[in-house]
Formats: sequence, C-alpha cells, structure tokens
Amino acid sequence: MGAQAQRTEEWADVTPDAARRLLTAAVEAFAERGYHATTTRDIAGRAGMSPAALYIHYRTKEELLYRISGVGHRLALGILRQARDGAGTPAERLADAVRRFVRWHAEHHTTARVVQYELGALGEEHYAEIVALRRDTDGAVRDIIEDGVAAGDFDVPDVRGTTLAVLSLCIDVARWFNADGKRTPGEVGELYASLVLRMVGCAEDS
Amino acid sequence: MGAQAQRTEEWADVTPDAARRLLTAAVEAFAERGYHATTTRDIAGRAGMSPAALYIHYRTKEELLYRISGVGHRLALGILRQARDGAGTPAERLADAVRRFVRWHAEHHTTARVVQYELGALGEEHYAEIVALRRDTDGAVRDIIEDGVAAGDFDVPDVRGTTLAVLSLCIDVARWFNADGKRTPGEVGELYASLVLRMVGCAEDS
DNA sequence: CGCACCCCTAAGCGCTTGCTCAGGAGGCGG
DNA sequence: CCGCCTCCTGAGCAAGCGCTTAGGGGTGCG
Repeated sequence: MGAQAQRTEEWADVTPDAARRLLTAAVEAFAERGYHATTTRDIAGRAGMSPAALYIHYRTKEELLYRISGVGHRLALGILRQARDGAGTPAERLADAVRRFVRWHAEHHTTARVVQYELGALGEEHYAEIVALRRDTDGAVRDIIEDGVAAGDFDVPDVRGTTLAVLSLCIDVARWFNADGKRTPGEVGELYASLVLRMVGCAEDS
Repeated sequence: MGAQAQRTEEWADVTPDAARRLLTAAVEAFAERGYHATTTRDIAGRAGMSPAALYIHYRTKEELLYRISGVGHRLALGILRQARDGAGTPAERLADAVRRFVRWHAEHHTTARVVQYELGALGEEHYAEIVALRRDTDGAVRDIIEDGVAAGDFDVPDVRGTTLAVLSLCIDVARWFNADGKRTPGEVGELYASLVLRMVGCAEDS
C-alpha cells in the first residue's frame, strides 16, 4: 500500500475533499519542517490552493495541528485498547500491542511525528485535551503489564517506570524510522515486541 | 547541584562571559519553545542584553544551535566511549554506559532536548557534521553489544536493531523527563540499565 | 432566466522576524 | 589629556508571517 492510499484511508472521514487535502498537506509539512517552521502558504501550496482557502475550512493554523493530533491520538489509543481487551495471555496481548503500535508509528511516521513531537505547539485548552488522551494511552499499557504481573507471567519491579519505558521506546520509532531504510514496519514491530517481552522478564519468548 | 551550577560547569570553556550567557539562554529558550519558535530578542532578553549584542558573538541564530549541538553531542559521545573502553565485563560496561548516558539526558534534559530534537533546524553542512558524530555514538554502543555477544554473555539476534532500540530508549528520556517529577536522574539511569540488560538477554542482572 | 449558495482567489494589512549599522560608554597605554 | 580598542545599544530595514476582506465563477433550484 502506497503512502497516498494510506493517507486517504487515515483521513477518510474528513470532508469536504478540499479540507482533507489541506489536512494531509499540513501533516506532510509539519512532519518535514515542524509546526513553527511551516507556513500557511506552504500548506495551501501543497494542497494546490491559495493561502486564503485554508481559512475557509479551518479557523487557524493551530486548529490544523489540533485536528491532526486528535485523530492520531485516538487512533493510537484505539490500537492499544484493542490489544489490551483482546484474547490471549498477558504476554501475547503485550506483544500484540507493541507490534501494532510500533507498526503504526513506522508506517504512518509522518503523522506520528506530528502527533508525538509537536504537541507543545498546541494552545492551552487543546493541549490539556490531548494530554488526557495520552494518560489513557499510558493506562492501557499499564493494564496489560499489571495483568502479567498478577498472573505471575512477568517479573517487573517498577510497573510505572517500565510502562513509561515501553511507551517511550515505541513512540521514538516515529523519530528515527525512515521509509527508505532497510527495515519494514512489520520487521521493526516484531523486533520491538520481542525486546519488550524481555524487558518485562517474560519467561518464554514468542 | 542546582541547574545554575550545572550550566556553568557544562559550558565552562565558552568565553567571554557574555557569549556563555547567550549560549545558556539559547539552550533554555530552544528547549522550552523549540528553535523556530524562539526569537533572537527572547535569547538576548534572557541574557540581559539587547538583540544586537547577540551578533557580536555569533553570526546567526543557527550558529548558536550548532554550537550547542556540537558540545552536547561530543559530551554524549565521550560518556559512551568512556564506558566502552572501561574495565569490566560487557554487561558491566553496557550497564555503565546506559546508566551514565541516561543520567546525563535526565540531568541536562534542557540541553539534551535541544541536542536530540532540534538538529533538523541545522544548516546542511552543520547537519552533516553532527550526523557523523551520531554515527560514532551508535558505533560505541554497538561495540559493547558485539563484545557481549562474542563473549557469549548476551543473546542478541539482531545487533544493529537492538543497538538502535537501546539508544532510542535512552535518548527519549530527554523528551519526557521532568525535573519536578518524582524520579531522580540516578533512579531512571538505574532502571534503564536493568531494562537494557534484559533486552540483550544477559543471564545475570546487576 | 434569476438568484442564492458555496468555494475559492487576489490583494494586502498589521505585525514580527532575523539581522545591520552608526555611534556611545568605559578601560588602558602613552 | 588623547586615541584606541572592546563590548554594547537604539533605531530600524527588508522580508516574511498569520490572517482578513472584497469579490468572482460555477452549480443547482425556482
């Protein structure tokens, strides 16, 4: 699946068409240069429109970031919750969560970069809303690890610290992953799943 | 040791005094807001000077970032090389490297944030120079892991991937670490050292 | 056809940005 | 006292910023 197909799928429910084109253009630009170094003229230009067209669909440049951040965070949270609530042993569910979470960060690394590294540019209220989503993200991973500890499958002296480390490890994939590199998103997900199982002292590897 | 003492120690060899004040002001500002969102007026203001004073000591705003990035990368590389070339088993040396690398990222998290997350704002030539330093950083960690594998102490199927993951984990400390939080830099370093030993499949924990 | 509606553009406003430049304050050798 | 050197400031320039406004063209409905 090409990047184009990914994008239209990821933002499929954004209408009208021009608003979606502006959103995906903003994702690209923010990921490449960062929010503050991106101009509204650049975004509009990538979408094939004049700078003024942006303000018909979005009130400010910050609103674009907020929309992107919201969609991305809800998607990431959904992935982790689905893994947490799935069937299988805690080890299987943790591996599944990491595999899919990492895979998303690699496959959609442009979106993920904006989602994970540009939240500081959000306005105060929007920032607070996003931070709440991030707490839920943390909670989902912690739940799985606590299940594993309770079942006696994991050996984790510091649950909160280890949760933080696991999430940090996965998130940082968005920073270094390069689509032209030799690792596929699936391979990175597999590697990371096995590393994380080791981090929680899980007896058997999967 | 307070943040002030840390700063004067870290940048002790920058002279004259005004140039050092501007550098530390730039570190603070870049870490808080990011390079592009920081104005030269803000930097000069924090250093207690007029905007024009900045250009007596530095040719551009980018040169400030370059200087900070250079000092930071050389410091980080030094920490890892010292651990690599030290005495002890590969496990001891890897744990030492992670402990001190993470500790530095936590203690100097303002500097580290600039060093690790703002390199995209560097000019082309400066960027290439810094990327070379980062390759050396990767090499130092890989050396230790390869030693452990050769000695039969580590079980690492994918050395390059695991090296990448270990460094990524440590670097990301700069992003989330909060000086007001309940974990001290030393505690985080200790936790991360034990997690990394598990990642490399090291038989005994230290 | 007439007209309202939506989507878009050309032009530009007010402001901030990185950076420059002429000149002033203070120390120091003669 | 002078003249020089170092370090710094006040004022400001050209360019680029986010965003606004007045108006044009296409489409669908009566």
